[in-house]
Amino acid sequence: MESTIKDIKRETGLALSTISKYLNGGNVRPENKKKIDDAVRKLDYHPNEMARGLITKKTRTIGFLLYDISGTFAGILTHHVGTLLRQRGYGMIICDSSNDKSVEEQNVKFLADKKVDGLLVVPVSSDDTFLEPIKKANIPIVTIDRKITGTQLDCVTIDNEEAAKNAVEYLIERGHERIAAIYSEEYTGKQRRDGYRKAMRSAGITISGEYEYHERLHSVSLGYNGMQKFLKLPKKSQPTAIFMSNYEVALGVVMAINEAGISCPEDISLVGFDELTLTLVMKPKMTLMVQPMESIANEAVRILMSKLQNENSAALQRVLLYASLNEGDSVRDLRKR
Amino acid sequence: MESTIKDIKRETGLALSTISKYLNGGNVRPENKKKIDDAVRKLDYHPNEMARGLITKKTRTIGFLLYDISGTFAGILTHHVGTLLRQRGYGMIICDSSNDKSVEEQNVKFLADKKVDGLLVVPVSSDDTFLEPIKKANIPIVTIDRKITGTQLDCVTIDNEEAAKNAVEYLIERGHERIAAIYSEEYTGKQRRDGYRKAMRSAGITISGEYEYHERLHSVSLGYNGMQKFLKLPKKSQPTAIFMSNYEVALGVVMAINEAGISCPEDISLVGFDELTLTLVMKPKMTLMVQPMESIANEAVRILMSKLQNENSAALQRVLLYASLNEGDSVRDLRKR
DNA sequence: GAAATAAAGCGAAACGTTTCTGCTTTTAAT
DNA sequence: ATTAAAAGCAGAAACGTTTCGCTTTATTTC
Repeated sequence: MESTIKDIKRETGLALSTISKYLNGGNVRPENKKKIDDAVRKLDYHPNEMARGLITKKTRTIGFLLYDISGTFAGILTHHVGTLLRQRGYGMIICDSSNDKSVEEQNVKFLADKKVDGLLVVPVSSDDTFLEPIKKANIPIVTIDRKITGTQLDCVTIDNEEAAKNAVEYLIERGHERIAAIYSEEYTGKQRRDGYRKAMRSAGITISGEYEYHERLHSVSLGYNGMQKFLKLPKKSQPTAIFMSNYEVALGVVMAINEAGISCPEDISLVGFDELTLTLVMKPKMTLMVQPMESIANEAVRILMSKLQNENSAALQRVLLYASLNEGDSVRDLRKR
Repeated sequence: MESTIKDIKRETGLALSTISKYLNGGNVRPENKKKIDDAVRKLDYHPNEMARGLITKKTRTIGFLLYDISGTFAGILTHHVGTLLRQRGYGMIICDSSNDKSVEEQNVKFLADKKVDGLLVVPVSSDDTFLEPIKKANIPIVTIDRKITGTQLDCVTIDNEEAAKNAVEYLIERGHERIAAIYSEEYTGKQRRDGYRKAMRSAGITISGEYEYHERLHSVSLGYNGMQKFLKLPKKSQPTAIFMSNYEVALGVVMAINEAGISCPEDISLVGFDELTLTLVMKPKMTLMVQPMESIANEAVRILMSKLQNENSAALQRVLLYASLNEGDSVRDLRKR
């Protein structure tokens, strides 16, 4: 049915090895080049990746293991990563762990069985034991967005702590002191919480326990619940500003304040994370720490490709990117007046 | 390095064919069963999928081709589909077409070269010519969410027209006549527009051209822009209710009305589509046509699997699911008062 | 124009499975 | 105990490539 390299052989009269060599970028005589090209076109020949892979031990497939694909950050990241990989001829097998460590563990085994050439991972677990099957097979791994403990892995992250610190300092500079924070207990959530605390501490502001709200995962309801809680505090001790550690959280917060009839920035100032779909059209324009999504995808794919091409490039590559503050109108300057 | 079936042979003293048979579910003597099991465990043997695939001509991989993965609907669908496929031992190669027909065309070729066993597709194009490479290879295809013209394909869709019609009828029943609609020019957008028009027509309400707003793609800004436009109409002729054809559109509309200081349902009634992250926490709870996301994924995977197992099940399977109206508090009953 | 060097071509072996064919052993039935 | 049927087994071929070592052809240099 499908034509094979043997059909090309029959058509051209050349040896298998010659044809194969040319097809893989080798040199052949111009006349043979033409013969092969013509035959390929005529027979609509496509090399069988499996036969090829059997020898080269390469599937030209990358595993993309991520905590959960349904969120907006994950969706956009996946979009970029997938496109970059495809441009390089690599397929991407996605495994979504539903934010569950045991699912994640199974997924690693699954991807190891699928013999992916490399693994990109935005992990659920915070230590590296679950990666054992992939490590044992000596498959390169690059983690994205979240670091994990254990033996050091190549990774691409942003400086979350610094970003959060900058965001909160931006609030402090404008006279805010009663600043609350909403974050998750995931890696990025905790990092951003630390940045928040750091900024507060170095400004000499003590953080009231009431001003921190957290749940296990980043979600719209996390933001919504957190804001609800803050609004229940006595008027006098309500925060004047909220630091929100993620896009979905910001959605929840905005819902809560709209519902309560409170307006931003008059009554409450907001600083968030990630300029994604909704934050692009929101009014007032929100002040945000913007992550360089495309660069994150780019770097991750670049590192992985370098490992794939250069087996010897064993040097650890840990790229740290920075989020930039995108000033909007969601923060009131309390000094003026 | 990796252990092969030959190592199992050496370890057990059995023939390759016997081992292979057992590993593929065949019967062997109990003693041999044990021998093989032990050897597999001891050597940590995992069959080489490529060698296997070379013979069976199966990759145990499904292509998932979709218009764009960054949206919420796509993310959630992908989550479900991926999980179902993985449970059945299938990997899923995702190709995101960036809402671009020519990218989509390339992706089909890419997936054909990857020799996927089946294809699930939420297409950009509205006709089937781009699927040629997959069809030629005789690979089963199931379209999801959007139908395409050309030779009939298996598909899973919801009755968008009916759903939209029901949503708009719900508004009409509550005394609304000045009902506006915001939709995209994509398949689902147009279907839902048709449902809107149908409901209006059969209620004998003529639709003012000013009451329809559309852009090429569903997006937050589509909703935002649409609502902005309606708000610019003279007070007297402003719509009392909006039918929004998609989740992102609803976000945009809500942003626009919040910004304009208009409240729902007092000043404006809203009916939307899809109960996703944000609509889950919004107040007032939005009245929504809810698509059975999990069933959509389930049916699509079920159909595809049936085609894979039963080559002869050539019968066309076109599943039509229904969205259900989930009543919230976003619609004002104009009859009371 | 011959010798030396480089480039291109060739055939066979290999990759790790499954499957086919014919043979042997076990089980069941008489 | 004998026979027939069923089940299990071994060896070999096949799947469609790449790669290795060797031979042939082309190119350069004196």
